[in-house]
Amino acid sequence: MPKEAKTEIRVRLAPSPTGFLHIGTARAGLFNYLFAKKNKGKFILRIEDTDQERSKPEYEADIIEGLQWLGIKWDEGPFRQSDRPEIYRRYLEKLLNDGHAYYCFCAQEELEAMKQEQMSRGEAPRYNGKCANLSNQETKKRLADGETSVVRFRAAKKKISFTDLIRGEVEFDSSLFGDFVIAKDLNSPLYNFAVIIDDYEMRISHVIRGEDHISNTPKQILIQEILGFSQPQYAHLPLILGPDRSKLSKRHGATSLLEYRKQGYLSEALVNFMAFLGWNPGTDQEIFSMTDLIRDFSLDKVQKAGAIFNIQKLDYLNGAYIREKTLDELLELALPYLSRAELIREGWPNREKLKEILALYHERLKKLSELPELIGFFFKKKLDYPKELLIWKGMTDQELKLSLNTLEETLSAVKENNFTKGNLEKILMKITEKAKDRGGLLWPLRVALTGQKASAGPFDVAAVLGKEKTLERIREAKLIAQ
RNA sequence: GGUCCCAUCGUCUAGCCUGGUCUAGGACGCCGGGUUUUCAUCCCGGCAACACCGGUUCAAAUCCGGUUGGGACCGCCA
Repeated sequence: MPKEAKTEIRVRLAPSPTGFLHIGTARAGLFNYLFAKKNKGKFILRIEDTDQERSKPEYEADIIEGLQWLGIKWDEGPFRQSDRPEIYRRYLEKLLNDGHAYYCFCAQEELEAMKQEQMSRGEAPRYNGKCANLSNQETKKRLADGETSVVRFRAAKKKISFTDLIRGEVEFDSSLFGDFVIAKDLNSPLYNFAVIIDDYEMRISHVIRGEDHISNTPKQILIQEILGFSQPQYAHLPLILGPDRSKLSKRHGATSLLEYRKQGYLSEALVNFMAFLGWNPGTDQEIFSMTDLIRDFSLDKVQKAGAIFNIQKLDYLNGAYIREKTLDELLELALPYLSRAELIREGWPNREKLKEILALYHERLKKLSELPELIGFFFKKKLDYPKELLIWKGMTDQELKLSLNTLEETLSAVKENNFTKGNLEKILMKITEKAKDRGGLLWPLRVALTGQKASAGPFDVAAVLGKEKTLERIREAKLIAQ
């Protein structure tokens, strides 16, 4: 394959490790990854940790683990901005020397007051240029005196427009934001500056990011132009919204991706779900594997409007993906949740037994975290439920006792190795034939065995439980029915 | 407040670019029914939307303008 550096597709995800992997960041990562894979390009992971105060290693670890869990693999990186200070410094000095940037000594309170005043006048808040024309001499002196300062970019006043792959032409007027800060000092670059240097140095061809960055774009383009960098293609993704239609944030509940894993969601479900937040294939297909997504992904199928994070659809997808798992896969998936709930103890149940149990709940399951509650009764020594639960529609106490006695007698007569679902069903259904309503026999059996009103079928449960435990529970039910 | 972005069922969306095939399609949810001892699965059916006003046109969900509504950003955060 001939190498064409000019047309090479290179995209990146540039999260800042100032919090756990956010669902919005994860989706941006997904879209970048899909775009890269679809177009045989490269996906780069860059950690934007210029904010030394807020960046934490554990957040970086969380981001990396989250992406890995989803199956989003990067071709290069992770690069860390904190590892590249000399690169930013070099460009910063160049900007300063060429007069495209200058030191600003204004105090923050002063700036804040200015902003308030401008806003109260109905103007766009922007720097007034107080330090824009300080002489070299004065700047040097104040720097030498140790006065606190920042580096501002001298923003040309002009109209800046760019073509957004999702939104079309977008135009801004730079005079509305004025000269902005690009570094705290030579060694501390700020986002709008560092991002431009890195995207250039890493030869990024397409910047695919959240719409919240759209108004940063003109600032970045200004720097790009002064430095003579070529402009990447931009694509601003619609935001993921909470139920109140505002940008999804902590107050809407879990926004940390790994939190969903903890809650028992499968990564396949999350990937499928996130892809459909702002994108669709244009067909009726709803279930998409990563491979399907790579095959069908296209930026021009991306929505312009924000999308509400609808957990019900995620639940549905999760259930669908759980049902697609084999029993062995389900067991592996379930194990952490079972041991966390301390349901697995020495010996019982073993893997085979667990698989039998899981089989009964395979298609009833929406989230893995529901498992302990659903199947906990298998593991308990003694079930705890009110007598009323044993009673089937309008049944008298007499009838209930009769049913339980019949169950005990009938099941006692079944040989241990005949205690299978099929057999039990055959035997008990035969008895219910005489009754007008088979619930009269089967309902008390269900409750006796599970202690629940919604459960897997009683023949299934009895077979898994085995003869001894089954009879034990029926006798227990008789005591409760007293 | 300023700038920018956006606008089809409750939600995710198809259709819009290239007007007629749209009495607007699918999915989730919801409601009803079937299967069933319960729940779930599965199957069948139903409710439900082109924000508004004007213009262009024989014809507008689709093109244009405005209004309204929503959102994002306006940091020495990213």
